[in-house]
Amino acid sequence: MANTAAAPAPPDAGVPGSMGDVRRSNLALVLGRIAQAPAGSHLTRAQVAGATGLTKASVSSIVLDLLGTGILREMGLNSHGERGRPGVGLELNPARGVIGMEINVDYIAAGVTDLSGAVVLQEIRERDNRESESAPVMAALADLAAEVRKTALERGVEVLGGGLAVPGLVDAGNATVIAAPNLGWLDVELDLDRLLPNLPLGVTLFNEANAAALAELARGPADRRDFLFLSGEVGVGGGLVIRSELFTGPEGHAGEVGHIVVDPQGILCSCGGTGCLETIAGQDAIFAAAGIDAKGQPRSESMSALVAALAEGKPEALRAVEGAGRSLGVAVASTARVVNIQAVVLGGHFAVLERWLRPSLSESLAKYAPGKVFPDHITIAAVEEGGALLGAAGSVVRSLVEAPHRLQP
Amino acid sequence: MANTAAAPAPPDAGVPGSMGDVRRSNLALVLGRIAQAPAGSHLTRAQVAGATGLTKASVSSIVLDLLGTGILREMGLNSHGERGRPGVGLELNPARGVIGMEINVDYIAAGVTDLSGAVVLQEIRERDNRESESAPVMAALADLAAEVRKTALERGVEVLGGGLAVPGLVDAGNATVIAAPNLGWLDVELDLDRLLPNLPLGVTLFNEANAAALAELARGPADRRDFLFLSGEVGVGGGLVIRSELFTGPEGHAGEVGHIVVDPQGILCSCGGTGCLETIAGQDAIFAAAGIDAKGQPRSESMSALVAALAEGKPEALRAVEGAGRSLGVAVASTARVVNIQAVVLGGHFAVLERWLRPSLSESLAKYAPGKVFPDHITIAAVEEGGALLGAAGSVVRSLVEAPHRLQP
DNA sequence: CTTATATAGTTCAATGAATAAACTAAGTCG
DNA sequence: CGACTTAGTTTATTCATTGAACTATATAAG
Repeated sequence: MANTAAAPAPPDAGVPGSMGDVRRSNLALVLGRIAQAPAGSHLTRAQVAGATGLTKASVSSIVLDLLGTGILREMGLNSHGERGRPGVGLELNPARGVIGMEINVDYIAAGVTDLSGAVVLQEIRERDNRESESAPVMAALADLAAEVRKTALERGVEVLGGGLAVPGLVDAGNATVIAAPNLGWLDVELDLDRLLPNLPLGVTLFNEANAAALAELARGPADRRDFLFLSGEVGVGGGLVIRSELFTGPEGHAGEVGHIVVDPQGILCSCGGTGCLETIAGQDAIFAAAGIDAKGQPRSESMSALVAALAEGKPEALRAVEGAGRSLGVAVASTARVVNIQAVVLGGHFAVLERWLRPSLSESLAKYAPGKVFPDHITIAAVEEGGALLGAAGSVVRSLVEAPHRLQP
Repeated sequence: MANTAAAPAPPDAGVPGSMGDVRRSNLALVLGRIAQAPAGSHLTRAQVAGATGLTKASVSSIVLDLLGTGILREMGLNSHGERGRPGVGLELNPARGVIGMEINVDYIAAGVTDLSGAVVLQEIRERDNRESESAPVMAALADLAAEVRKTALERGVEVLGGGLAVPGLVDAGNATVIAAPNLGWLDVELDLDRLLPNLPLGVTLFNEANAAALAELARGPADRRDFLFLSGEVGVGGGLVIRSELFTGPEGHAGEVGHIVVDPQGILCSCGGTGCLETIAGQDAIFAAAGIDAKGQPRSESMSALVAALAEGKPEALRAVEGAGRSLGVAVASTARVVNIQAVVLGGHFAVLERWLRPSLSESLAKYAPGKVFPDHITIAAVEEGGALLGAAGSVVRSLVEAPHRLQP
């Protein structure tokens, strides 16, 4: 906070507002209104003016700018059948898109959506990233991403920006993976410009559970604006969405729902804590409690074995999943007391096990947070495969819509 | 909170920005800079221009407006001893202030601070508000507030707005106490205009723990910007401050730390839940566990009895407080996983019992959230008496500084 | 077919706010 | 006393919004 006035003008906090801010804010207002129109219905300038409160003159001027950047497109005439001159329909330019990417334990993936969220193409490549160095993984992903980007361009979609989801704690501002235990990455700074060069919007880094929560926000029911996404992987991740915004605490470390204390008398967790949710509801914990040998074999096989055991009604397996559900309930109850979520969305293995998880989870919620999170507000994720990828891509689109001035004409 | 509806154009979301917004934002920028200058050092227009990045001309114009509303005052010349024309010092007008009020179980209170936070006067009136109707309590408070306001005016301080803290869940937007169990209030809408008429800024309603947390933010160490304030009263309240902002969840219900699950095998709570923090660390719970008969007698006496028992080393009392500390640790650990707080501030009876609470609380934090909340970041509240009152007042000042355009010249 | 009317979109002068540069005011230094 | 320095004001310019007038293009009526 040193303020030795020597530089031209070093404001130590806060930036003066100028008329450019008004323009930026109204650009976003207009674009946001057009973007949130139901697909197929193309708003006209006059309708946008009516909906936003701006004058027609302002909207015209703003739309001109947006057309100039290529983010919007005109759609011929909108003859509404009534009297008067027909308006010109406006829509997000389907020839522009973003790329979503994901690095996970046993695969890398990349896909392109256009600005309206429609998937242009998507490709998953199996790859064992367990305990792998980051460099070769990033090189392989760069290959895949370049290929996907090229194919998208051939199909007429130019990629403006990208999002990358990784299963770990990230510092998006510094493009750094702070810790991704299952990849064995610790404090790895990624060169996102080299991963995918010459993108007007660059590449943004996301936590996998957070990205999946964002996908749920974008592709799930429209009225669900406050929820906790529970991502069941080797660990238990959480994505907290509050008022349609991803919530990350002071330093972005939030959503560590996997390490909420659900059993003070519990066992030691890998995080150093005791009785964390993850020690009961994480994949390894469930496999162990269910008596399934998960060592050496792919997780998908262990999961199949678990589901089979549950279907057969094996008591050991039933008890393991029941316990996981109960602990999930405790964690959700405590979370609800701090941030007042109203719904829970199950992803990852929780989605797979939902049938067996639900009874004890519902019961537990009713017991520990009565009247807070209602059992019928427990749902499974709308996006199964590639949720993190789509969420990351969608979030990049959304941040563009909220700040369209970042795109130069 | 007057909401003059029936505007010509009803924009369904988002409001167009205009040049007035720029002015408002820069008014706040300039005023904020002047307000956060250390007391006694009066910034000049030129210094403000340098610090904010605005031009001298803009600052001059903005300061003129602020002087017009009476929120700022000029302070003669600032002959800095160096060359050049001396600047004119600017400061928050000490002849303007706000009134803070508090309703609690056994008292009502009101006090006035000037805009810099200095206490002009403060008065506490004992009154048993247990299970009392809201009307007589509000009438008594109106009396007290009017008297305090008058005395303040006689001392040269005009009151611009007020804040009222109550021990319960509030909906500030609708001036409604949703539930204050210890007062026996349920869904009570308060007539804040009648409580204190003709205030330019009106009166704002606060939850008591939240207000106390705000007082801690304003009057505690300057570098403490993220913390959880734990208010030990009959119930356990929480105030969550994140990045120097009070954090309340989607519907303002946040900070219900008293009902985090700390013992899944625990007993039933008054909230309907099970194993809530309050069932172990609330005053009644501690008294009961310590073997102190709290029925009928004032709480302050029971508290004295408890402290005496602790000082004597009575095992029952020691065990009760130790258990409360352990449970506090569990709750703080879980909260830290969701919102990543870095410090804990103890208020109410937790502050009184700190000596006996600290060992088990520290131990518990180290066990359940290692590396997250460090034991030496546990402190007791800086403001003992009237914390909620001062916090509410300070918050009103702060919201004025952040939106000075609300004050007309 | 022509005219009336309604709606969409553009053009243009006016307004408010910030900026940059010139200017006035009021001190210290040599 | 004059040179220099810093504070604050005045003035012309720029930019984005607004409101009103205007142009463009459709349907409806005569």
